[in-house]
Amino acid sequence: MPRILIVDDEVNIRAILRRYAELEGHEVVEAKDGLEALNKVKIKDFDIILMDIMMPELDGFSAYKEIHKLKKIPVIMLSARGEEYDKLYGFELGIDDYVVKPFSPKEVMARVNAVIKRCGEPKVEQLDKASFEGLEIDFTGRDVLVDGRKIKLKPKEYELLFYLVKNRNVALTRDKILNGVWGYDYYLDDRTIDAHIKAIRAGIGKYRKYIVTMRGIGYKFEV
Amino acid sequence: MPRILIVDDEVNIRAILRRYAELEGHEVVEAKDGLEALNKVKIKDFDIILMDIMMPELDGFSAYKEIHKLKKIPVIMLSARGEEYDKLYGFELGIDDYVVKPFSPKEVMARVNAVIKRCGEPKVEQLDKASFEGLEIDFTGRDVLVDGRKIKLKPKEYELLFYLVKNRNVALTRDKILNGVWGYDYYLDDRTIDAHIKAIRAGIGKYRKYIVTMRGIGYKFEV
DNA sequence: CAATCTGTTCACAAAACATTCACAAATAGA
DNA sequence: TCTATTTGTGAATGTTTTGTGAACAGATTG
Repeated sequence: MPRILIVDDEVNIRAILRRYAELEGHEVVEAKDGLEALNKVKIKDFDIILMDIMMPELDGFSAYKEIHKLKKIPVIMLSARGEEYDKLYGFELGIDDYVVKPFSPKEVMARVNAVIKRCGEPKVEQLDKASFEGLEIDFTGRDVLVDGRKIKLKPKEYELLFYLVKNRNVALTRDKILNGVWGYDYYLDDRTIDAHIKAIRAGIGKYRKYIVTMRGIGYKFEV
Repeated sequence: MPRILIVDDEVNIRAILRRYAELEGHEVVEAKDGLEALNKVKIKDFDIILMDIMMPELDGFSAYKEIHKLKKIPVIMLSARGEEYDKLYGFELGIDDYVVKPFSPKEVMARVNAVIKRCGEPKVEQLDKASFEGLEIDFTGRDVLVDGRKIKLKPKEYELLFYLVKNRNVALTRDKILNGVWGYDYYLDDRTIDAHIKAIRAGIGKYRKYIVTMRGIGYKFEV
């Protein structure tokens, strides 16, 4: 039976998640903040942690770092939309998934199950940097260099580019891109993604060749 | 075409949702309360139900319980603000998603589509790659390599080839191919499939030998 | 509080595509 | 071999998808 640690300061959220998790047959332990989570991790093993970002005592990011020093447990982050959002991409590259509030519990559980199932499979990408010929991407520094020259991209463009690069060689549907970059319950015009792609392509100049259009699907960063 | 049952006592709400759902290409049936919904479910199958909570005759929760005794149809609940979220979760443990009024029809439809998609993915094969001599097929990257050289196929051609490969060594009728690649009850000229097969054969060159014509039946990818 | 910067949308242009058709070629059965 | 039936093929057509610039509103900054 998979053991799951639910970390959130709101008791209602914890209760909701607990109910759904138990319906799936998971064993649930709750913690009301990062500190409590850390202590529970010390004394017990979990298969997965479901953790909010905004919490008193020890926020989700810090808790995540501390926990990962101890044990390599997969983590799904819960975040309110907008809140610290880009940190997810800019700073924390080790989390397994994240869900934007308000979330659908079924969706959360689907992700939990997916993460548990693919335990052992290679993770997303934990590197700080990636480079392709003269195109260098610094995830932590949030820079993109073209032939050694730093270019200026808007926040959403960075995030989109980072997402594509982290998923290089994967044909990404616009839906996946939307989920990955904007959050699962975000809905916008397909043309919006295209517009950002256009800006990125303009920015990276000749290296635009790496961003290929997958007609009828979406895009792919292909090395 | 997905069939959707819209249940709300307000005729205006139903009309709005109907309009959007039909724009998405869904087939819509309306019910003005839970009782009517229950009756409609008895005589017809739906892919998803969109249901208000507060209704005369039979409220959303009770209707949900009754309906789920009959058929396991995904349900998205509509709730007025004030009817607390956790009430939703506290009482009902099976719903797939919920939307708080006043809602944006666009958001509702996005959630409807997400739920339909989630429920319709029993995933046959999870393979990422397959290769036959010098013919390599990368499902995630959506590439086909012939002797290490990437070839360009059009979207439908990829899909058709992927379908054949996933069902390798199975003689597929044109009907099955139609269902598998184009979707349920799609009708088109048999020559269309042949035309795509032709393009694939041209693309994979000497490995065309794997795609064998089953006269009077359809095609087979034979290893 | 104004000026700027961003994200999003829209309408249209451009490109890529799917489908059909008419006919040729192949096949199998009599 | 001859014929009926099925499949292969190339060109023509109409549809769908993507690229793009301008316009807008909301957020952010000074």
